[in-house]
Amino acid sequence: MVKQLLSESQQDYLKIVLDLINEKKVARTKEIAHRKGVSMPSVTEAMQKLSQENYVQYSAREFIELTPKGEEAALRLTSKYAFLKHFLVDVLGIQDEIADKDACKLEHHLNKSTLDRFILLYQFLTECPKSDKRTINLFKECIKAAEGDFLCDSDCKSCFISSNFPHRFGEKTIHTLLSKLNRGQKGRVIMLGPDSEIRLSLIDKGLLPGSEFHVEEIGDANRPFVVQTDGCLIELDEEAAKMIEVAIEQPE
Amino acid sequence: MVKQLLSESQQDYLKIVLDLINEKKVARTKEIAHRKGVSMPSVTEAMQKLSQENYVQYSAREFIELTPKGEEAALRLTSKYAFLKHFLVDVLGIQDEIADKDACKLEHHLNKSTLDRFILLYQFLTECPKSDKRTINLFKECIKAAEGDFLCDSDCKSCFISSNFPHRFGEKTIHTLLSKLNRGQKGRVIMLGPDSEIRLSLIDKGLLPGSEFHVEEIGDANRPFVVQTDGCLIELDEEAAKMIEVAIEQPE
DNA sequence: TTGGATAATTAGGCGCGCCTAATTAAATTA
DNA sequence: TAATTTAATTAGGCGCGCCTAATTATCCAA
Repeated sequence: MVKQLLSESQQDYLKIVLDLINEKKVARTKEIAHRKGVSMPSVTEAMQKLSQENYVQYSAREFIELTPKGEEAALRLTSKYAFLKHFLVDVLGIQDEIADKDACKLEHHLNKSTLDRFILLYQFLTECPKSDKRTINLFKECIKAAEGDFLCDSDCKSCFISSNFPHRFGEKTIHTLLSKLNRGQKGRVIMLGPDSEIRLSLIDKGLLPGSEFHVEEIGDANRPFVVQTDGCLIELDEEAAKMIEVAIEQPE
Repeated sequence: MVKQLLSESQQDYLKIVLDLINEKKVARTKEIAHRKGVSMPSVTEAMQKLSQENYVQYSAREFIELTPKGEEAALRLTSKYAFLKHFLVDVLGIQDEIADKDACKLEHHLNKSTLDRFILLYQFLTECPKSDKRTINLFKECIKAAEGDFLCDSDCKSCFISSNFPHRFGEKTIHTLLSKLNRGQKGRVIMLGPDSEIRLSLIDKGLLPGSEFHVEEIGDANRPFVVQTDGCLIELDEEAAKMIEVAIEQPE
C-alpha cells in the first residue's frame, strides 16, 4: 500500500472545492479555475487525478463533490489554514490579503511541531493567565509605531532605538547605533528601528537582527555608510544608520 | 528587460554554494548534490542555468563561483534564513533540524511584510523595554509544560485547562471544557491542553483554536466523544475532551 | 425547437526539476 | 606512465502542473 500524498496544488484544489460547496452548494470548474487562477482544463485534469485517488467524486460534466476521504483532508487543511490566518491577522496584524496567501503557504510547509508552537504562542499571548494580558496590546502598539502611526500614545519610537539590554550576543558586548561606529568596526545587528520604509529596505538587503557586519566606510548627513555583511556591500544613509541598533565587542 | 526571478530550487542552490565557499573555499558538484539531496547531473544542469543568468561563474569541470549578483542574492537569502531559524529556535524552541527545514520554507514563502512582523515580534519579546522581560521566559515555561516536563516549577498544566478569560469569540459566550458539553451543543475551540501527544493528534485532525464544532455524541470514560467540525467527524476519548477548552453560547 | 452562448473537456505541448545510464575528464596510485 | 578510481558531464526520459486551440455538451431564449 503506497501512501499517496497530496501535492501542494492538489491541496489547494481540495480547499477550494470545500469552500465552494459550503458557499454555493456546488463546485463548478469555472469557479474553481477562477479562484485558483488557472485555466479550466487545468481544473478538469486536477479533478480527474483527485478522483482517481478517491478524493473527489467526479465524472465529466457532473457536479464535483468531495468523497469522505477528500472532505476529511480538506477540513484538516482548512482548519490549519484558518488558525494560521487568524494568527497572522490577530497577533501579527498582517493585512488581510497578504495573510491569506501566507497562511496558505505556511499551512503547506510548516512542520507539525512548528505549527504547534505557533498555537502555543497564540494561546500564551491571548489566554495564559500567567502572561500579562497587556503583553499583546503592547505588541500591538509596537506594530502601530512600526507603521509610523505615532499618534498612538506610545513612545515606541524612542524605545526602538534606545534599548540597551544585555542580550544573547555575548557578555562583553556593548550596544550602540550603527551610525556611531568607526570604519573597520565589526558588529552584529540587534534591532531595527520602526520606520516602515527604511525597515523593509534593510530587511530586503539582508540586514536583519542577528546579522554580522563590518563597517567599510563611515558616513554622515551627506555621504552614505557602507557596511558589509558576509561580503555583500550595503549603502546606508545616516537616517537608516541611526535606526540600527548594534552590538559590538567591548573595546579594550 | 524581463525580471528573471529565481525559483525556489535555484535559491537553495545559491545558498548551498555560498555556504560551501565559506566553509571549504570551493564548491564542488558532488558536495552540492549531497547537501541538496539530488544527483550530480541535477547540479550540473542547475549551475548551467544559473550561470546563463549570471548568478554563478561556471564552466565545465572548473570551480563554481558566485558572481557579485549571485553572491548578493545568496546573502540576502541566507540572512533571512538565519533570522528565521534564530526565531524558531530561540523563541519557539523548535528542534534544530526541524527549524532548519522550516526556516528554509519560511524564507521562500513569507511575504516581506510578514517577515517584518516576525522580526518585530522577536524584537518586542527580546528587547522592547515595555514588554516585561519575563514574558519570554514565561512562554518558555509554557513550552516545557507542553512538552510534558512538569518538573519545572510552573503550574502551567492547570493553567492550560482552567483559564476563563472572556475572549474574542464573542461577549455572550462562556468557557468550559469539551468534556462537559451535551449532545447537540455547538462551540468553538479556545485552547488545547498541553499534553504533547494528544495535542498534536488534535491539531492533525484539524481541531485547532478557532475551529467551530458540533457535539454529535457525548462520551465518558468508556465511550468516545464524537464531534463534527464543518462536517468532519472526530472521535475523542475523555482524556482528550478534558483538554479542550471551548467557548459556547450562553444558554438562555 | 433550434441556434447561439456558455461551460467543460480533449488533444497536444511546454518548462521545470529531477532521474538513470553512458561517457569523458581528472586525479591517484602501482 | 599506465591503470584504476573518482568526479563531472552529456544524453535521453519522466512526472507534474500548467497552457492554448479545438471540440463537444448543455442551457436558454427567441
